[in-house]
Amino acid sequence: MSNIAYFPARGPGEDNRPGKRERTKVANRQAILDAARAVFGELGYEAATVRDIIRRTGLASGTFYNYYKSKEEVFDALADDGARRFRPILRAESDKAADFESFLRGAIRAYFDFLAAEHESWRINRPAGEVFPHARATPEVQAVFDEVHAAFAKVLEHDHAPAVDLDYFAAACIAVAREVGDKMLERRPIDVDGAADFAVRMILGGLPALPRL
Amino acid sequence: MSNIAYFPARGPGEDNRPGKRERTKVANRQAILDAARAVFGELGYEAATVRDIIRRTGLASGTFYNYYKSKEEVFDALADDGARRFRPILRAESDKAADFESFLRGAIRAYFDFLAAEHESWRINRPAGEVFPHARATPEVQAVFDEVHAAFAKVLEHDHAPAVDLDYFAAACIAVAREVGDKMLERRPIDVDGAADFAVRMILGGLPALPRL
DNA sequence: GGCCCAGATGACGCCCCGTCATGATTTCAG
DNA sequence: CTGAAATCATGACGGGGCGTCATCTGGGCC
Repeated sequence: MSNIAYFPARGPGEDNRPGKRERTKVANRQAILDAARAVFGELGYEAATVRDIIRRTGLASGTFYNYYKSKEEVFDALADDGARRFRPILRAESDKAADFESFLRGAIRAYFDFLAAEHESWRINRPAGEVFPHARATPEVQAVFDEVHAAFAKVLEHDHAPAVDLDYFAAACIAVAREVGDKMLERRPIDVDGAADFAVRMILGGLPALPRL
Repeated sequence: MSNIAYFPARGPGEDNRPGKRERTKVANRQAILDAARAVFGELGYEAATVRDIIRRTGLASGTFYNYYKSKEEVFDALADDGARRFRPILRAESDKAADFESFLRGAIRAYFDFLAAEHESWRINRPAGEVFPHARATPEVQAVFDEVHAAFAKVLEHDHAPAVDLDYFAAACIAVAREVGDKMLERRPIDVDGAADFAVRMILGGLPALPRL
């Protein structure tokens, strides 16, 4: 642990560095998360076991349960992590957007960029369906959905757009983005612009507005 | 087995009735399927075990494996069953539809009716997400998707509609139908007409075409 | 240095899984 | 009708993952 050298303990003056206990706790939690990401990517969610994950960290099996209650909970933690990273991006788009169209375009573009980057970083070598059979609404993920919902309400009202069934509309938009996003990841080369354009046109104008081949 | 009385074995003349072996085999397979539907509805897919299912049939645990390899396989069989029942309905809509709009309206309406009926018959008492965490593309389900794809291609061409990215478009339509359908099931009373109208307008004209509140 | 406690450890009991040797019942040949 | 063969239901069993818990280790603190 060479970092000890850089942080001489108990030196005169301030030492805000958390104690070793706290540091290993953070490190362990992160190690489990990293291992889980790798294991889910390699084996798929269903096939992965808690012991596959913990084995990869070198920790003992019991230690896993000091941090997470189950495989589901680690998965949710990973999903929450993604949502937590995406939320500010979405928020920024919402703030800078002048009208609904530019908000939608920005948000979808941001989401697809995010998707492509995640897809890259997980180094998935199995069908996405096996790695993400869930798409469960964890708190953070739900928060993202809520944010989309709220942003829709705000921007549409600002546009003086006629009132529509927001619940259905937001659900439909998210569904389109999700599905087109998935299909986008299956094509080579990955065409974020094309996919985003398609999704935006689909939502704003339906079939007649779609790009022609 | 009173039915024996109605079908005297080896009587003179024809007896096309399959032997007893065959009959119990069919009955067992069906019993397992029925039990599985009930158990999935009550416990949710994840919590359900093979033994929960087989216990409900009164058969021995080993017998289960004479018919299905795993819980997943029974679930897929149930999904296939649904798809197999829905396919002809979809086909009929496709055949009778004159243009894309009427095909779409008919298909979505049929799907939502089907959804509502299934929802009823499964007597689900837990969140749909726990009962259907999968939505796996079993062969029959995939066939339905393919049929939608093909019908879109056929009807759009017949309409002399400009060529669009059919893969994205079909995926987006299915996504909208699925999501709006799900949300429809969560509302009381269940409004099939309203949901179908929303989905159709969404697909045909996007946001501007949506019904106003 | 010595005490205390957070937390790491891995053995343990539990339960579910899938298999398989066994036995019961049906089918069929003579 | 009878006995052999085929079929398949049965439930006991070994295997393995799960979650717990008594125990031990070492960091925090005086």
